[in-house]
Amino acid sequence: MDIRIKKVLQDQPVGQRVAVAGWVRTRRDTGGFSFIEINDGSCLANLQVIADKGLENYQQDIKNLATGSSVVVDGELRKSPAKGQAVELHATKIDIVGGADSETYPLQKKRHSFEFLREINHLRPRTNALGAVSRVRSRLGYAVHNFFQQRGFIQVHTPIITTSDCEGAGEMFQVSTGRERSGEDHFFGRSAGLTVSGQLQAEVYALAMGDVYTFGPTFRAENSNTSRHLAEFWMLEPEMAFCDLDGNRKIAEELLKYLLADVLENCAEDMALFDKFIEKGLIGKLQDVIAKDFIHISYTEAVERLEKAGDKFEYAVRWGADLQSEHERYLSEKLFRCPVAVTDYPASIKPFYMRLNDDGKTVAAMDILVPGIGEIIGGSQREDRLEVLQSRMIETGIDPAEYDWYLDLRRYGSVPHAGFGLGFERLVQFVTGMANIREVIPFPRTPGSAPC
RNA sequence: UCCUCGGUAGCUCAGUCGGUAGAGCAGGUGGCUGUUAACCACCCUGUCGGCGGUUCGAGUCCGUCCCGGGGAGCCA
Repeated sequence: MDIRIKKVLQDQPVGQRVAVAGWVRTRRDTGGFSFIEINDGSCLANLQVIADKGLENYQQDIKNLATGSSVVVDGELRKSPAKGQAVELHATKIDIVGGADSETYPLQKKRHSFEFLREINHLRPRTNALGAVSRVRSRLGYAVHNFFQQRGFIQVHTPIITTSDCEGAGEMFQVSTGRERSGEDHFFGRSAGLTVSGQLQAEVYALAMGDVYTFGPTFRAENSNTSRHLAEFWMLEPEMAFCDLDGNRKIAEELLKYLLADVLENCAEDMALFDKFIEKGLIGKLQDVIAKDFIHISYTEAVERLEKAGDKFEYAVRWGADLQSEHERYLSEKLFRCPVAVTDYPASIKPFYMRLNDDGKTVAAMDILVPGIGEIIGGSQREDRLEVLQSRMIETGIDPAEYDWYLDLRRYGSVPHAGFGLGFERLVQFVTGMANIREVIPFPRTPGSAPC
């Protein structure tokens, strides 16, 4: 039966009959036969097929087999006499399942720019780099579940359609059926939007199940046009009951290290491609991140370090103002050269649900900054004291009546709890070294662009 | 949304001082070779992003719009 190329190359069943199915990457003809390289997506490497001119459809079909065509190849696996591959498949039969006109097929057997590949979004997973990204992304998703399930976390499917706007998390897409635009009748009886965060609902389950996580699509209607923002992205949000900011930070560090180690071990071939062609030294950088403790400094300390840095920043550092991108980059890329957890930000620049510290000026917030990406994780210990939460809501212009269910969590059996959000695409960017976030999600949605 | 740099053949790009366009790759044909970004020869390829303006004449200068890259803001 058909087997995947990954398995053929792993097991190398020399002398046995093997059938593979995939897409032609390239064909080279010699006097008496052709070399055809087949890729089936199971791994980065192609399988080299030897197609002898004695095959019945050689002259009319095989000799003209074009890049992009789909084929089923039956044959015998043999050791390769030449360098470049250990084994090769000597075909006894090649069925051309679907042709591809080389005059119009956009992918050529040469390197294309990522910008061009974005214009043919439906064909780009057939390239080496985007295929490798897809496999690494899939593995990271699997590893996320492994990490949390091994630690007894419960996965919660928080809603995609929500009626609560998690304050400070950006603009919401409105959800409506066409009919509602004219009248007052909302399908849900009130206005609804696509979720900007599953956090508030995750808190509901954390205060019943203990440790939970939610992992799903998230939507931001911001007009952001950068290499690290999407209108639709995937976010991982753990939420832990009986947990403070220190516990939160430790889980975040443990998670990142676990995910990096998992991918280095299980996607070695793809990671080697990124290391060679996308970001030189990537693997060494990730191994360093795994080996060293993350730096932890408070926001106040960070401001002091930045003031002493003597570097000229475009925007001045000032206690009470949010850190600029250039400041964050300085901390993780120049000063410490590793992931940095910055905690205890001024309350005035953070949302209402973050726990107010004893100084009354700062909140138990945490951002983890990573070289090359910036903020990859944002989280906090949550305000678990009813009265403090209520007054923080009023201060920041949130109507407590709208969040009565959220306040109930503090009225009945409130406990210290904490959590964070990890931008999944930013993680994939960090792991693969891909410069633009549009290359690490299969179908990127950005302002003015959602082709398929 | 703002700043900035771009848009020329299917792809990657060159195009001088304003004088109606060129290379490599891809594609086609033939040859050759256990090839592997195969090689050699020949052939084909254009709304110079759109619209308007200046000029005898615009790929080139000006205006404007669209699209893309980089940076900023917002954040994950």
